[in-house]
Amino acid sequence: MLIGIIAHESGFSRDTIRYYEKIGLLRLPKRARRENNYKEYSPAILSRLRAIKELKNIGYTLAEIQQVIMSYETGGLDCLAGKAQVLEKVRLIDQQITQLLAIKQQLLEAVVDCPNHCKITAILDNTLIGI
Amino acid sequence: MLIGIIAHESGFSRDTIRYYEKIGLLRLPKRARRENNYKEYSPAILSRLRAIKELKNIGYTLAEIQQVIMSYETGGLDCLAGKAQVLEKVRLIDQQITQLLAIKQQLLEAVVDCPNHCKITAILDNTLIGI
DNA sequence: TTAAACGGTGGAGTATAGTCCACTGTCAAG
DNA sequence: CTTGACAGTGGACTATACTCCACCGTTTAA
Repeated sequence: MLIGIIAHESGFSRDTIRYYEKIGLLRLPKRARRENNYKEYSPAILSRLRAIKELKNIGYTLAEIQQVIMSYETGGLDCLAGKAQVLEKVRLIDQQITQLLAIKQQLLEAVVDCPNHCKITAILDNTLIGI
Repeated sequence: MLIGIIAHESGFSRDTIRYYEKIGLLRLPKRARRENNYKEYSPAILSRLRAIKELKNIGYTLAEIQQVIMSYETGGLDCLAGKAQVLEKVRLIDQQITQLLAIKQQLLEAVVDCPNHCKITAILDNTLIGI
């Protein structure tokens, strides 16, 4: 497959894919060229890009993704350290949620406590119950 | 308070605090100088920095933080539009929490579900097969 | 008194993650 | 046979959010 297809299928731009190649996140076999010098991307590369996309969505940096994929390829993820890594991530997420809840609480208090009770307060009281 | 104290209390470096001043995220009164030209930071500034830290932790960019604080300070909270804005913010926070919970779920499943594998292995197994 | 520690300013440099551009080569349709 | 879409390369540029440095003045403790 040529880069246009890969870009379309993966959802990354050509430039981004080339950027990933440049930083070594994607490695093409040396022979992965057609006679006209166009790069030939394997389905494996596409899979990898999809994995990268998912990992990015979870909030991993490219460096972390590189690590994770490397660990995976060397079988490193079947170990305790791998699990510890995920659990750490979960811990961070919990922290974030806690903070979000705190901020939300503050915001709601700011809305409800507001001295000038306009009509909206009633609406808010109804819509925000249980939050 | 001088910048050293503020830095220590807020957890930001001096450079970062000065950077925030430069981009206008922090605004000192013109008269907030001692006779020796040292800047005098008020407790309000410290509060603001703590707010910034919290907002940063939950993933806001400095630009967003600037917006949020501005809305807050212009008394936006006392009027209808202000309340709508807060509500919108609350909605976004809820969205974020939902997303975080989903991610956490995925991560936990990745760890717990696969008997021998951990973490991302689930994602990777699905996307990287054949690499 | 003098040296460390702190403060101020301006400007350069860093890291991350791309994005854009110029210039060139290739291919397929009309 | 030309035109447009696509491919390749190298390098410049962007935004975000700092971080560091040089060079200067001030304060404080030995």
